[in-house]
Amino acid sequence: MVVPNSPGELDPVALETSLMKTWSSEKTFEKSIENRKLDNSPFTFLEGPPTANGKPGIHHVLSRLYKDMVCRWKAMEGHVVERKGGWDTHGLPVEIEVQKKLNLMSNEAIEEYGMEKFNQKCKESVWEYEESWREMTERMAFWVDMDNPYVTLHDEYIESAWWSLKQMHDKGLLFRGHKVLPYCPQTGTSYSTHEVSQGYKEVSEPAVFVKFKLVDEDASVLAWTTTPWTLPGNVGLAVGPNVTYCRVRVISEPSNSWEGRGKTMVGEELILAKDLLGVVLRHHMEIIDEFIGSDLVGKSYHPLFADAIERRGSKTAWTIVPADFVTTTDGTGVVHTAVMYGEDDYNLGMEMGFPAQHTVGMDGKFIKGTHNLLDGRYVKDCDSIIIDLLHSENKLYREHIYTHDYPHCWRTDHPLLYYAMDSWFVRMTSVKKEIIEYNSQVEWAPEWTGSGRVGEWLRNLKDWAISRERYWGTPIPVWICPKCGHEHCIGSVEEMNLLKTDNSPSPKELHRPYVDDVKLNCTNNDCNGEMIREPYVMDCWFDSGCASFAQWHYPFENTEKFSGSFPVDYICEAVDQTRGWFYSLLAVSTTVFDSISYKRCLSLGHILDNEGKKMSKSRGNVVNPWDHFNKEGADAIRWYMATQSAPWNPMNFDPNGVRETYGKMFLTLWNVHRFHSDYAALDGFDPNQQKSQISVDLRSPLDRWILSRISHVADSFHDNFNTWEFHKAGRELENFVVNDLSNWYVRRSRRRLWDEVDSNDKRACQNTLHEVLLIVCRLMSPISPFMADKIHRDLTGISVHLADWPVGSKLVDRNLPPQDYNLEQQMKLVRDLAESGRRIRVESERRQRLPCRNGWIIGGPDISDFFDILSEELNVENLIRESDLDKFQKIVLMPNRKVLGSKCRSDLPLVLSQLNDADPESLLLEIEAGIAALGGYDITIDDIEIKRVEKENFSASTLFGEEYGDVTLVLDMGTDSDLLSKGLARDIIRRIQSKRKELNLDVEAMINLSVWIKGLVLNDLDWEHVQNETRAGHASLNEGEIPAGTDKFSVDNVNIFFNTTS
RNA sequence: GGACGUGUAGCUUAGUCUGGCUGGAGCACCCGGCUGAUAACCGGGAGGUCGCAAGUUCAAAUCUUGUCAUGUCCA
Repeated sequence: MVVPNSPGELDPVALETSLMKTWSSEKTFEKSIENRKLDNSPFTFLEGPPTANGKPGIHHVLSRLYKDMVCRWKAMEGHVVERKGGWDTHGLPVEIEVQKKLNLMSNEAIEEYGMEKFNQKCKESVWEYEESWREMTERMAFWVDMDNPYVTLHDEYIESAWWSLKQMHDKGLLFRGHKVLPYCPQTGTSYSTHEVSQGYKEVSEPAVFVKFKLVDEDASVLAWTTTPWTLPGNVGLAVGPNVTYCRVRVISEPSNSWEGRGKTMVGEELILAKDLLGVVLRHHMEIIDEFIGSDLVGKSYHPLFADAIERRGSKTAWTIVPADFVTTTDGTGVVHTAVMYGEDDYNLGMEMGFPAQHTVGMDGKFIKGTHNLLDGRYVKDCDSIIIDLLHSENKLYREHIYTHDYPHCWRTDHPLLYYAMDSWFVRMTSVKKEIIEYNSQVEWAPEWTGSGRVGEWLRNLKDWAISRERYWGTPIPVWICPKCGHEHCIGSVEEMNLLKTDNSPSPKELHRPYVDDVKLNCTNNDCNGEMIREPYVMDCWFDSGCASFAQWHYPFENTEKFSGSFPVDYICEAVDQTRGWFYSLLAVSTTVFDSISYKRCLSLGHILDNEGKKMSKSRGNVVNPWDHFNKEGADAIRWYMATQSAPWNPMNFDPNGVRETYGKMFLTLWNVHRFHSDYAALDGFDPNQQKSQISVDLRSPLDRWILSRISHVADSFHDNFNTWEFHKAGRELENFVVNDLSNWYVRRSRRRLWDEVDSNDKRACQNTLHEVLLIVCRLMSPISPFMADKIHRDLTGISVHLADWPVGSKLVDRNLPPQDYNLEQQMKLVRDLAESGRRIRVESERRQRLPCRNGWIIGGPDISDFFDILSEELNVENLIRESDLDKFQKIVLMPNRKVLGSKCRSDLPLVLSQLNDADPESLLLEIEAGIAALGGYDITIDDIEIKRVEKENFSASTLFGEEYGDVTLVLDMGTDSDLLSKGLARDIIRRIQSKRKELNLDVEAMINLSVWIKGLVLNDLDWEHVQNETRAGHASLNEGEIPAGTDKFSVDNVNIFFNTTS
């Protein structure tokens, strides 16, 4: 049944789109999973969920390729590889998109618009590009179940996330604190640092040197800040414990004029870092003491704004404390610390026990009670008031204008405030040891992603701020009782429903604002308060970090499915996910399951343009995958990507490279397939029929050679897959297809199949091509699944994606032909010799079509099995194995003109001519005996150089092969009328064949031929050969008048005229 | 500012871990050949400060340090 049809010209786009239809109607993907269920050995893959609110680009093709490749490979190895799709649907980017669309530039605006409506819009926007994603995914043949994906906005998913947070809560890992973030009071939003980096602007602002008066000493510590509005919030001063400080006394007023506010009296004493004295101070000073920072630690000073912050029992408030981050590169070497308005400040404050109290509200205005001149005013408007106040109280040394880059809100253009936001944290620092251990259990590709990037991140592990003051996201399931302060973390919908008050509605879905309306009866036994939900949503990284269990709605459903697939075998994303998904998965599984969540992780390099620059819309260098899908096809783009560079290296994407891949790999393979199928169809070859089969040991050495080669290539391909070196695997297979299969095996086998008579040799060739093509298809199918499947189906009627991995595995049998190392070595030599022959002919100016009578091979292994092939390649009549190289070589004595010239002077021409006439062999003997003389001069070995050259009518070339030693090929350069006639026949044949091709004649078509030859006689036998080869039914070899319009060519002074008619 | 990558011919790259013969290929280019063999193939040619600099060594593309460019993440 599987006699192949003639496949015809390659149209990659038609081929692929038609296969897509076949796959979908045959359910090939589903079958590739179903048919492995008997062995029940799962290989689990977890899809890193993309957001569908952006168009998929070429970089998504890259990551989906490597996901798909490994899954297909493992499926062929016999594993059950289920691939659930997934969508990441929450998060700030979604909100920002919607805000832009609806022109809602602040939280107030959103709330005015209505949170419910807003979230509805977010939900819709998430699916905006779903269709594009599906199309791209299908077109590139990423097999993943997109009909039953996990979706982070589904109630089931959210419930699982809630459950996991409760696990953390119950382990005491969840706590409330502050996180200092760039915050815009106008819009009421905080920004990720990543977002902020787009909004930096250069600004010039007042900066101040402030005097903090010590309590027990008559001196002030000088500190510097660029944000005067944070001064009311000051609760401490930080010094570098090992930095050298000086205490100086003002001895006279500054000599140059003083600009701006600030004053200091003669006799006042100041303390600051020694390195910065000259930079900071304007007065004449004397140094009265010098000490290191730790000597200052513990000293108290008077608060600048006495009423702004309550002490609340803090022993360290308004004292000097040590901090590692203090430097003397700018400022005074003393860092003003306002706990709520800087990350370092906050961390230091927590460590030192400073009171954590805001002086600024969420509206960006000073809180009532800070100072009567400041209360209720926008902080950025207060710089001058504060400076005036300090000046009038003699707390200001001086002010100056400072120019620096400062982050601004991209929406309102207002400067952002670093502001401590209320936030919920997961105490990652308490599982640091565990998470580092689990990380080391993961097989990272490349290794350094795990040990380097992730390792570095984990060594500096901080607590994970998981809450966001946003609207669209998984609501934090924590309720707090306003009456008693008790907090409760909900772990399931059922639990929430059990605890909710009678008046609370059942939420329509687990999103804001519905969940916000749910109030719980306080779970503190002694309290009858109504608990209110903390108004935050979760960091969307937390969502995706839950994917391994939340995709199954575990633990509420699918317990078996989950336990059978956790930890997952394989994940794959681009390297930017180290701090993103790679981390969040690991963080969640460590805290919830005390386990890794993935065994292997392939982290991919980014895709860059062909100049190594990032692809971006503004640069206009973004590549649209469809440009290639619609031209060279998905196979070519996949193969190109896989073979271009190591998966973890950044890839410079060159559109010409896709074209090249298409031309080399796919056209070549297709033509091999065509070659095989055309003849197989012609001969009715059916590999399944008994009579068609020829066992391998009965086949020709050429067949056994290509079978051995593909077997080696398959093993090596597999090894490279195992070590994640897909690029090496692909390159080697491509090299095999182009060079070994197409360019040698097929080229050398054309004649065998051309033969119209049925023969075992022809059958052997059919069998061999059939087998080799199938192995090639099976190996390449994970990388490029279309053509591999098309050819496989043409040859067997079965999809390659349901076939077994030819190398075998613990689940499927190895199915590769026998390997014969010696045979491969011999063929290597044969091919090298064929190449040498061409080189010899070029050097000796003997055209390729003019045969040589004899060729000799000296040295190397016995390759007589391939003499027929080799004589054809070399175009020699007889090929002979020979051991004596001297037969073909003679010595030539070359004069050393420099030595001889100085010896013989004007007699040199005479000596040279005598040297030329002398018999080199006997002259050399005389020289060696010391009795040589030419033209009356004694000739010694120094006067000449000995060269070995081929004797008359021989040309040679020597190969130095690692495997086979030195092998010399000698060609007989002699000619005679017989050889000339044969050569001429070949030239005539070639011309006529070109003509046939030019005329677009069918291969089988017969022609009428007339030939005139001037200058040489063509033997009858050769003329007959010409007629046969050119399928000339009627042929005449003429003399005399040549009609006009006759084709003409000449070779080696022979003129040939010919006419062909069909 | 820090961490981790990358840098080899006009382009894409092998070689770098483990130092060792003339740094190897493909595309493009030039010359020639071959072909009922395709956008193919073969021979030859031109094209390299192996990002730059210093160090270690008998010997460095390879190891060390610094530096520049580029990318990612973090600050």
